[in-house]
Amino acid sequence: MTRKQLPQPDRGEIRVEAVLQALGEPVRLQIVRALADTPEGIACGEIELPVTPSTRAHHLRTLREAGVLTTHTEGTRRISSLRREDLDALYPGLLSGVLSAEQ
Amino acid sequence: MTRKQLPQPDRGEIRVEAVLQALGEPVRLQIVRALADTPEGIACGEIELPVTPSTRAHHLRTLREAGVLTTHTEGTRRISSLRREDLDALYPGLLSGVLSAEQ
DNA sequence: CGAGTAGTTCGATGAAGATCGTACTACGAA
DNA sequence: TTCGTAGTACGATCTTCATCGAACTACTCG
Repeated sequence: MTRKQLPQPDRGEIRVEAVLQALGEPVRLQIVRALADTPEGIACGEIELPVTPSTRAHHLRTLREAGVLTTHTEGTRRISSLRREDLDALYPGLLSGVLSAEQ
Repeated sequence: MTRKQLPQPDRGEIRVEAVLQALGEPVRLQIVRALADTPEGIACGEIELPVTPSTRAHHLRTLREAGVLTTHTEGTRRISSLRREDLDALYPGLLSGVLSAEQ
């Protein structure tokens, strides 16, 4: 069982435009909501989404490159979780404000 | 001197995806930052932007339709201001979080 | 090793949207 | 009512990006 962290921006490299653009897409917002409910992280495939696996991978990459989530491998699975600490430090209130919206 | 409010969504009609998508565009974020500095509102043309007037009008319309700002006419000018109260009520912390990002 | 599973990458496609120039509207001032 | 100004609407163009299927990688288990 190998464990590896996928490449992601450092906290200082996160740009607010990228974060907002990442969050502004319905499928990606759905992913973020799912991750917010499971702080321990979740395997990508376990989130129910109305898109194919390849599109799902695309959205997860977008979120990771924007700095919204972090992903590490656990065997063949990839576990993702919100970078809540980083986001709260950079943009206090943003994430909680977004999540407070009734979907 | 005539005064008229331009059409905009009610507070209940504002969708968080639209708000995030509107804020995720660099020029529009620049507009929002400028408006945040002048709570009394500002004429569109007075914001310095790297785009032509027609593109500026497009972005202002996008922000207004997303519910981010409100615009009323004063003679030939159009004064825009942030819908801070509505946004804070719907998504507490979102706006302040976004604005806290050092540009 | 071979088979199976989780997930990605690549290339193509179609839709959305940022941008611009031009023509237009609305208002105020002379 | 004519002129100038602020700003919009429209149509075209070009870019970005969400989506998919197919081929590929990486890992586990027998």
